[in-house]
Amino acid sequence: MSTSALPKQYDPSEVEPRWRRFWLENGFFHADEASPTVPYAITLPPPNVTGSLHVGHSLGFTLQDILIRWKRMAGFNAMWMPGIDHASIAVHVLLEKDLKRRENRTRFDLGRDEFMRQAWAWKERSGNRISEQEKLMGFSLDWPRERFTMDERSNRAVVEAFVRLYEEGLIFRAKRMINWDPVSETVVSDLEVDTAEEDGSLWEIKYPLSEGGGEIIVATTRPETMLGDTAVAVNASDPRYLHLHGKTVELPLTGRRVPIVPIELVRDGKPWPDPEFGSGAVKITPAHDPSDYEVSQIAKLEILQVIDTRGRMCAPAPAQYVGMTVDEARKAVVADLEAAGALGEIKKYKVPRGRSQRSGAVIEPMLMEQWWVKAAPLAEKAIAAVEQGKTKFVPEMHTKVFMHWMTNIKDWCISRQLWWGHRIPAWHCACGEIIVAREAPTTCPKCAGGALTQDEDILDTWFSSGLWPFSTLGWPEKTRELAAFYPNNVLVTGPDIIFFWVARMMMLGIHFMGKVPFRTVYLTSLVTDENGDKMSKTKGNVIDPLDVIHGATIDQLLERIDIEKPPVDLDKLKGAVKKNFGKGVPAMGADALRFAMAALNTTGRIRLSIDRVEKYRNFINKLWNASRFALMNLDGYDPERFEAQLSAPGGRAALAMPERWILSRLQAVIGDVDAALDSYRFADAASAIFHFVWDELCDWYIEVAKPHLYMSPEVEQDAARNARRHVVQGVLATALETTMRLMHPFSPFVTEEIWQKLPKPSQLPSSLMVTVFPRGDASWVDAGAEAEMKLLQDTAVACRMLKQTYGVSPAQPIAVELRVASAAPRQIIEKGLAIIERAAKVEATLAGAAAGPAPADAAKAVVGADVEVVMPLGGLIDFAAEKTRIGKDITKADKEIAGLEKKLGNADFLARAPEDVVAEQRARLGEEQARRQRLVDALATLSASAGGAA
RNA sequence: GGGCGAAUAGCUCAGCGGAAGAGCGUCGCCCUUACAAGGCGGUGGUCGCAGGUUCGAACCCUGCUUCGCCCACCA
Repeated sequence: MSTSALPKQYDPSEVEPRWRRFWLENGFFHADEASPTVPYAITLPPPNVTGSLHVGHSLGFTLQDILIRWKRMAGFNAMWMPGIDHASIAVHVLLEKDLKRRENRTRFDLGRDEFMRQAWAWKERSGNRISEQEKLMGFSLDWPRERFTMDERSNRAVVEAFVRLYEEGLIFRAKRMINWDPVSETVVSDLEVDTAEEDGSLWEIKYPLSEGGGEIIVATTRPETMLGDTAVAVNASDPRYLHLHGKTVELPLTGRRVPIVPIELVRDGKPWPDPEFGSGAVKITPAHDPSDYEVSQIAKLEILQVIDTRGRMCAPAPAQYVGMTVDEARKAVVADLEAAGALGEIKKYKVPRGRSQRSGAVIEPMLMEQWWVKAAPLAEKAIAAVEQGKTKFVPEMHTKVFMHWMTNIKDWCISRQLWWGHRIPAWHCACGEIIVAREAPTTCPKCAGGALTQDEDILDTWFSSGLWPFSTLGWPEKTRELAAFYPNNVLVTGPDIIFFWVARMMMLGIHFMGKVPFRTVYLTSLVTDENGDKMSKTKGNVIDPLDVIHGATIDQLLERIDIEKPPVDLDKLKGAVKKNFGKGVPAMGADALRFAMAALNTTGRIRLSIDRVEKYRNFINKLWNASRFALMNLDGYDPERFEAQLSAPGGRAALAMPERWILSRLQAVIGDVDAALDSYRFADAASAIFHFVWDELCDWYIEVAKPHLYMSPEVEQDAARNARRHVVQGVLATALETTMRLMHPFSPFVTEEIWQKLPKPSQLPSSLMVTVFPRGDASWVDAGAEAEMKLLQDTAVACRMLKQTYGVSPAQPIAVELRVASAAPRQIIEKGLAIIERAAKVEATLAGAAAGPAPADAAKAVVGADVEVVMPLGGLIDFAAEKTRIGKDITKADKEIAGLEKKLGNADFLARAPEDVVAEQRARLGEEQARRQRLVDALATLSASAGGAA
């Protein structure tokens, strides 16, 4: 091996593909369900087949891979279940938009069979792309198990679940008010509707009384629905309308006569109809308004549907409006009302308007027969499970959100009038009978007729998703996979799908499996752009994980816009992209992106920017170079010999302080990482590694080790120095090797690459990913070594500071005198003199115990309570500046001392605070006073000669 | 209208009862043979406001202000 061939800069594009291939070829990602080891299972939230992976996926998936790789290394039978979701409505929207744009046709022009053919073709292309991206990120998914929500086995599970729920009375058909998407022409569930306030108007319409003698005024935000009015409601206690109860009005434009009905409801603690609002009279359109429908049920009103499934007016609306869109009809109705003198005041008004999350279409409330899941009994068990702690949410605050929704759950409308999805296993007979069955029936059990047609509708995508944690493991068969991997240990997903998905898995999992689907639900942060705005292709602020990995020039980013042609102003979008990514995206590699994801995943949201990922790219490079340095200096190192040396009696104690120090720090970081991962504090784990590697291993240990590692003819002939060199080599190699194992779950590629190159005992596995995760060993913790090292570091820093302050070039050695009062620290400094000299580039002498006063023309700094750094400067010294600097330090010490004295002078504090706290404060006061005294002395020597000089 | 969360250095965020921290930025000095994707040093904060609890509060409690997010069929 030629270590000098290692490049100065880490090149992920060269390294990553090699290890990706190696891991896959060796089947390291695959878990055997028959393994006797303890299982640890996670099911990947299956990405929608519509897209490619976005940065939100990279976050959630990275965290899962960290857990899986960690547990795998810790000896668990770790299984990570991959899969893809068919995403029925999303696919419809995508394909139908494309069809419209390219051929100006609808799915109905194409026909069900042809549409399905195209959808499957799309699935093949897109599904593969997603898997490729997952592999690119290094995700250790159990590929042979990969599933699709519409594959053979999933279909079977869906049919089985549907039939059982139907037989148990938990699935039923009912005519209820639903949300209709007139663009996609399907019902959508409440969750798929986004309500937002939009600008609109409040129109007053005058309805003349049939008997003459006046009119009643109603207010509405949707005048066109008056064509379907079947009543006017007034509050039963409203004295203004008592005389009109049971009377009728002539409904303008329609020639119909509708009753005035008294009614009295309470909504949100307010009477309804509210006499205070408008005229206090409400027009009632039962077929197109949920609230009006409720009234119609109470008052037994006629229901007239005047809007059809394409969002156009239909009979029994008067012929002149039939065929108009809702918007057209609104204009026409308003104009006609005005012409008829039936229009009152018009006010600007904020109207809450529901839109389909997927298609963006304005939702029409409609009365239709659909398939429903009776949710309450299922929710009850899920609530109990969470209350009993069988599943817990992390962060914990999400529990409330989940529980609130669950306790107020409404029945779940599961039928969709789409094609791409699971066809409902129900058959309709001409006699009206409905047969729900696992296999297509041939005759009707009621009338014996054979004219059966399968229900045209498909199921809500989330129905199959709700079965996913067990359908992927072979359910309804009783498989070994289910026995081993159900329940999963954790579900990691975004908080945006708690209701859509987590809730449904909980309900269906408990119902069918008798056990919760996962022990823990970990909800990730939300990834936004650096301004906190949601990333969106039409805003030009999207960071594509592939670009982060491979890099992309600004031209490539702009070119992509031309190819994709989003439905917005292209020039504006390009401007935004140029503004956001003017310099393009440098290639960071998957490891940097992964590490960034873990490190930035604090609560709330991640404001992601290229710069932030860059910081971790730099970190990966730092790690690479530290390893490169080690490899350049590990010649002659024998891992077996080192291990024997360490395990020999007294072997550890024989280590020098810096070696004991770094191994102690290594122990600390192992403990921190393990504890952090255990409680899903990914950012803490990443930060512990980051600081250990950079601030301790690289900045200090490697620097301290250098003189012992460099080979020279003298070292070669000096047995003691040779032995020392070998020990330092061993400690450095061990620290690095352990760090690779510790960091592997976060950044698998670079750690594998380095680990493979490091010299290590020969009987280890062929890949880092199947070695053992570092285990904490408290016996390595060495508080003494840590304290010693700290003193040396602080002293070196003080020397650097003085040099810097006086403009001494960092490279120029300068003499300093270290004055140490007490014996213990004096010994430490004495032993560590060479370390200080090297770290600060000074020539240090330790002043004798009986040294006289420090020279006046010297800069001085006090380290802690014990060490004074004196740097003679001769004519260079700036007395005034020096006095100011030391004066500032004294002020600081004074403040500190005053605070401590006040505290310690407080009888209550002495009486009530714990003893160790009091002792600690006392010790601090002592130190601070000693320190102050040294500062004052230093200032005094300056003052002695400063008078004339300044 | 309800619920949840957040407010700490110029920016992004940790810390959540006993000495105010990190990264980025900024200002300096260094191409020191692992790394300029680097090294070194400095600057920078009455921890949103007002009360309370406590020997002690950035941290716990109450109220307020300002921002987020989620839920909700009011004409």
